[in-house]
Amino acid sequence: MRSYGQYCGLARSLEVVGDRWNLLIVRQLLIAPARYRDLIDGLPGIATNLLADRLRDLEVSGVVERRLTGEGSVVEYALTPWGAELRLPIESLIRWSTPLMVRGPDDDSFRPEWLTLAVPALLDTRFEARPSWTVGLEIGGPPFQLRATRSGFKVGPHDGRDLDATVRTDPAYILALAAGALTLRDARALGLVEIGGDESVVRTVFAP
Amino acid sequence: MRSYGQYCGLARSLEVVGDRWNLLIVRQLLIAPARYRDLIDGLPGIATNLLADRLRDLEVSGVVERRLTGEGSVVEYALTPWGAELRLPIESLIRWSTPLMVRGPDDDSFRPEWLTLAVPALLDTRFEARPSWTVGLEIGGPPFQLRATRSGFKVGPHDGRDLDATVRTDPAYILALAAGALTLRDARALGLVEIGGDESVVRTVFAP
DNA sequence: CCGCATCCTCATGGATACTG
DNA sequence: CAGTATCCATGAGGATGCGG
Repeated sequence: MRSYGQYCGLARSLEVVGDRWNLLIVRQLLIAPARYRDLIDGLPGIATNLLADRLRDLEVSGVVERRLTGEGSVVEYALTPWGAELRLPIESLIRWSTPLMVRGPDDDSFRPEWLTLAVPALLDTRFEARPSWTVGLEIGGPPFQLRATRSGFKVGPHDGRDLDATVRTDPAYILALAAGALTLRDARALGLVEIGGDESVVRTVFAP
Repeated sequence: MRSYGQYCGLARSLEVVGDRWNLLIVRQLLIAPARYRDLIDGLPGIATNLLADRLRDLEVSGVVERRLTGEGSVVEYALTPWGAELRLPIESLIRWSTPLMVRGPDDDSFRPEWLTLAVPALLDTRFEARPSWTVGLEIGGPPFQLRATRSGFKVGPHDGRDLDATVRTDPAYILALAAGALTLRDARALGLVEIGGDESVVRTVFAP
């Protein structure tokens, strides 16, 4: 897939799994590791060259791994740990699809194994809540604010309300901090971030 | 997008939002409703004809609505309620993208407004748990079982373990039940489902 | 058979120019 | 500003070939 050239998690995800058939291949491998022929069977409509291409792409990008299983040279495809984490976005899309599914199968093909993903996805829909504060974010443009409420986090332009603290840093670092890929302690030690106001609130956010 | 011809929630979702640029357009509209020019600016790299095409597609499929805002004929694009529910799968993909983001922006373009989605998505990652039982599913092929544990639901081939109850029905109905689009009471009144064993367990699943 | 690679045709995407 | 029209490049899909 041609790159979007955008420093955005969604765009970069789609560069890996956004190509036609890719997520459906992942779906099959979430159900179970499979051989080439199993995938052809579980993906009615796919062309053989496309399946081969996509498996190569997904292997290169670290989503799929090709294994030689058992005796002889029996090739089997499976998800890497990172690839298996696509279960969550896929379940989420399955939940979103409900209005598209209730009209029934029409002439579409159907494999009961697909329910292995769909039913848990539809049942598993409850989330948790959190405390409440507002932090200012300065990442090189107009000031933003990060608010935590019971129903989740929200980022938007600073609306003038009192800030419990402020954080000044770069886009890559704030994402790494939010993802836990970078600790607040390390970021400060390396001078990657400046903190103002109530530092304990910032720790609540980025060092839970 | 050409149809996949599969009665699978993921496949049907992708027929609506799987085309190149579609989810990025939704991303922009999740940040805020926008005019055509705003979208061009927020989607660096998109061609004008593609944006026009995609907006039409998304409008037809009920994801986007075109509004005439304020005075004069100022066209504005916004998400429908269903379209706005794409926030969850998008946030999920953003979380998945973390390994792709920590290397930094390289030469990619960047808009701070994108953080409006990314930061809450990365912070909001905790889920809830549930009781524990096993139900058999007969939906027209080999028997399946649905297990609930503390960490979530799981569907797989029946492994011979004791079932608390069994449910016999069609694919479309089990999905509608799991999604809450059909109540257990209605399904039974209409003869769409047969229940065996401990009926109260089935109610726990499909009528919570 | 299985696991692909090649070839061919046609639909789609991308860049740019253009118009109401 | 808000899109269309045009033209070319790329990619999808189907058929088929071919070595192990």
